[in-house]
Amino acid sequence: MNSEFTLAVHSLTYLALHPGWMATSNAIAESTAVHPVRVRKVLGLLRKQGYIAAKEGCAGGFILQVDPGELDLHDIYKITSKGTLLPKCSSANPDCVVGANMKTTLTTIFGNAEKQLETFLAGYSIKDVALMVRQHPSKQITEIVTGF
Amino acid sequence: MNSEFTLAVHSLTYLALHPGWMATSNAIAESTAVHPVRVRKVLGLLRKQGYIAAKEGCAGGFILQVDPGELDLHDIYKITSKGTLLPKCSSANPDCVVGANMKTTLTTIFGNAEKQLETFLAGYSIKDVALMVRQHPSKQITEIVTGF
DNA sequence: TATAACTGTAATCATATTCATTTCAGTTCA
DNA sequence: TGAACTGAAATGAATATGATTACAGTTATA
Repeated sequence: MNSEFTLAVHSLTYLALHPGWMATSNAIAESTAVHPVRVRKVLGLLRKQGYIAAKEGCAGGFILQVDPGELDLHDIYKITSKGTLLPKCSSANPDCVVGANMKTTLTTIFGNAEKQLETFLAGYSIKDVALMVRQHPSKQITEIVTGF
Repeated sequence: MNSEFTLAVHSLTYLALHPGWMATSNAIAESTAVHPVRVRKVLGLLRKQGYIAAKEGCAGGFILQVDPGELDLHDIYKITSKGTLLPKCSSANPDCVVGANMKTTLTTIFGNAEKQLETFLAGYSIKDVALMVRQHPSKQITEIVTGF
């Protein structure tokens, strides 16, 4: 899965685990270890979908706008990774049966594969991810205030 | 899906539709519109698995070694694309719960997604792909000798 | 109302990945 | 013996990805 997806999911999970706060792109950049500008770019996509709100200026930042239990990985996938599974075979030989029809054939097959993947991803909410992250034994920082 | 996979499937389909022939890397390169050296490189992987045989020297080339109905897209996926679905989030902040555990969490989720994808791909044999390619209306070159 | 702390966005640069291309050694057939 | 192949390494070009810089616009607050 591409890194825009993982960055988006990471950011949303971070926001879900800091309910009521305004998290700055710098704070999220520290957690994700990517550049703040990139955080703002990806979060801009989530804002356009209404999943988060952004506030400019002093004391600004990002905050979740939806119930983490109602936002699933398919929602994120649609924004950051749609079509990832589709085959990359641009221009084979049109004068050969195989060359002429391979792209359509594989696109059909992987179109269905992607539908199945999307259904699978719809089974995980950001809340689920947040719970999985917290359940993991490697770090249990209990000071974090969580809403669930 | 990455282009090694599509190149491998394209090549195998080509071989399946030319049973009994020795197809050269040049012939396959013409159908796929990629460089012959790359064809040989990818077909080398398939040869190592025993799916095809390669013959060096004059009148050499590649030929299918297995029943196209018994070779499925999961077999190819394993060789060319294993792990494609796994998330790319290398080194987040280990001092943050989210950063410390996101990779493991997403790897767990997408590990299952990949298993599901592999099951899906196992449902399509090279024979199926060859039939789909021939059924497609855009090119029906009937001179091609086929074994099924 | 001035300033500090933010987001939004464009532009540029560095790095990584992907592929084509060249080259050549080894193999096989005629 | 030479032409037609594969195998494999090495190089270079093109593309994709991500960091960085820069700056305009926004907002709280002292």
